[in-house]
Amino acid sequence: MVPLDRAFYERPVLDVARELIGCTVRHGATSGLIVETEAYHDSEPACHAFVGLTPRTATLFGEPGRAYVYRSYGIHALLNAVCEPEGVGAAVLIRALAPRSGLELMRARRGASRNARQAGRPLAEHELCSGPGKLTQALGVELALNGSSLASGPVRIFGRTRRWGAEEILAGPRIGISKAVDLPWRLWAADDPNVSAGRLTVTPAPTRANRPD
DNA sequence: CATGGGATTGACT
DNA sequence: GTCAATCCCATGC
Repeated sequence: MVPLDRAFYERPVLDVARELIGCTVRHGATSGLIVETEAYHDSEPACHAFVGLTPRTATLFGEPGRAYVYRSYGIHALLNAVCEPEGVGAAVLIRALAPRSGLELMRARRGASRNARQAGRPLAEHELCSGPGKLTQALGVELALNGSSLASGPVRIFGRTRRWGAEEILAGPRIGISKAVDLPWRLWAADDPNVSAGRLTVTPAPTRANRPD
């Protein structure tokens, strides 16, 4: 497989977010298929780059195809792919993976933070990378990788290995933000068990009131 | 220099 | 459903 190059990322961030579904992220012996992404752009206030160029956002405004890694809630490292031309602050947040290789190493890394109550049970496959903080923990991605190349650095992203039909990818509002909450810039692979549930019911079942008896 | 707010997770009521 | 953990950095005095 060949890593995605700079030209892939130097495009509208929502296009990249959609086309990253089905691509492979690899770090060392661990890898997984991307099944959930979110797009962020400096034109909308949920994006870190909305405040302009600062030390924190320098990576976002820099070269497309690099990793933007930041600390979330003081605990988790979140992995993004920088997009659009230099000077535009935009990135795709990688929110979930379908584990592909190195699953035992993932279990060891993810299990290291679990308490005694759950220590006896091995994590199920769909619990390893089903969230943006979980997948960085499983892959061993830390803040030091901020700014590294996703084509030639320690963390690499490879293109799809099959065709993906439009009906296989669903869209909805992004998760965990308080601004620009209505933009449907979250994308995920339909029916994949590794997609993070989030706090929203994305496809609500019919209620008793509107279901015919 | 002090303060405040998260692109989350997991434990617990 | 509620809540704490914990750190980077933007903002304001």
